[in-house]
Amino acid sequence: MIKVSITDDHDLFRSGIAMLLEKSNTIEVVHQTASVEELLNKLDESEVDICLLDISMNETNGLEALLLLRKSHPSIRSIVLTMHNEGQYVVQAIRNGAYGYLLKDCGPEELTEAIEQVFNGKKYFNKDVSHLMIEAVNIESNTQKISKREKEVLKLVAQGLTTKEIADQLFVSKRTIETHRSNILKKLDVQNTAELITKATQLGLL
Amino acid sequence: MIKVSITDDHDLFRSGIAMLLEKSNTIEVVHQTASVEELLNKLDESEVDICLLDISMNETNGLEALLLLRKSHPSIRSIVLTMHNEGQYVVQAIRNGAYGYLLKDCGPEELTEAIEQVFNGKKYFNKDVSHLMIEAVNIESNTQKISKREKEVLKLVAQGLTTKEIADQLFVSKRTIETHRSNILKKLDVQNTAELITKATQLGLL
DNA sequence: GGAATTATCCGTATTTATACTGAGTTTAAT
DNA sequence: ATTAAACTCAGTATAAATACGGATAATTCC
Repeated sequence: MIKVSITDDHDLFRSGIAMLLEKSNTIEVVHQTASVEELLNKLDESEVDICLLDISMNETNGLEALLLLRKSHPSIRSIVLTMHNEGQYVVQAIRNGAYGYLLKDCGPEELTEAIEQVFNGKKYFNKDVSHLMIEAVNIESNTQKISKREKEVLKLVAQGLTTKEIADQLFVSKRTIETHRSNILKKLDVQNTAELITKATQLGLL
Repeated sequence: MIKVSITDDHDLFRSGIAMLLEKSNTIEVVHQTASVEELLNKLDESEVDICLLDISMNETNGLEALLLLRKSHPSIRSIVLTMHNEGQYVVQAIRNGAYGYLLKDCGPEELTEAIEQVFNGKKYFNKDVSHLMIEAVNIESNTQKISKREKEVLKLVAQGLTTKEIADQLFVSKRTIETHRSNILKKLDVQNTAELITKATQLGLL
């Protein structure tokens, strides 16, 4: 029996998946939790082979959970199970040590297939997910250019603060912020603030 | 037996819910479909009391489906079952004739409860959903203020066009666009372009 | 240790955006 | 037919953003 845990803040989804998996005679749902914190507690009580993780959750999200799990329970293999079909998430999931990435619109068969594959030491990423990764490369080449400081400035700009207000808040001169803004515009290849905010939103920088 | 149909493009979720509901001895899942089009076809074959509808789907979304169902099958009562916890959707769902609105993070008990309530002629909206509606009123009072022309200008602003470029494109004077911009800023109660784009994005105006 | 990047700072000039006020014309609604 | 709203245009003035160009510590990377 493959011991599986499910972590997803959508109770209905979690319960449904559990019901589905319990039909299988090779898979056993050891426990299901609504948050990563809860998961980490339960892991000490009972053994688990594979964790199914959602990405969007209230406190710790699934991508962060991957890192935590890898440190605290290296033998556990995690599969990300999410509705996010954006390449950035896939890439980050792989970096953080995911053994699989599944979209919620896949079928029950694919889920059990993935669990078995991962249990047998393979990794599982289907075609759709692979396509997503290609897009992600382009996006990353843009977003990674933006430094921490620039991101900080960017967020304040998005909030409607003027250059001077940002300068005061960050305890630097107005000139510095102007340079930052200028550099951000160049890096994202946009002409002005309006386009900047639009693009930054699309790239998930805000 | 209450005859229920499930429409959601997430196969896993759909299958899971079906499993959950089939445990009940008062509810019968007549069929499950991945799209509204598919649902409408199947409705001619077999009778249904209650439709569970997701909102975000590829072609026709759940909110549009409410209207279609009300016309073609007035006796069917629909419950929206979604992860969207934004008030706008709740309001629109009610307008379009939904008998209930449930978030996917509710428990299995609440789902069966809602189905039974709606079957007995009541409407079902839980506390969380009610709260969402209050926000929605504010948002609507903001977004509805924006005229067609202003929305047009707003979109061009978001694309990074300057006032002059927008003026040229719309064949009006620079002054006119300046007035539009000024009015939009006032209506959305923001101070500058950056904040404008941020807020407009949040309000779904772009 | 050296190279590259980043964060910080500054001046000058030009372009854009915004504030304030006012007003004529079209369009829609009652 | 009157009102209200939306769309159009304008003058004046200030504030802000952007384009140039140049410079010095600190940090990170190789």
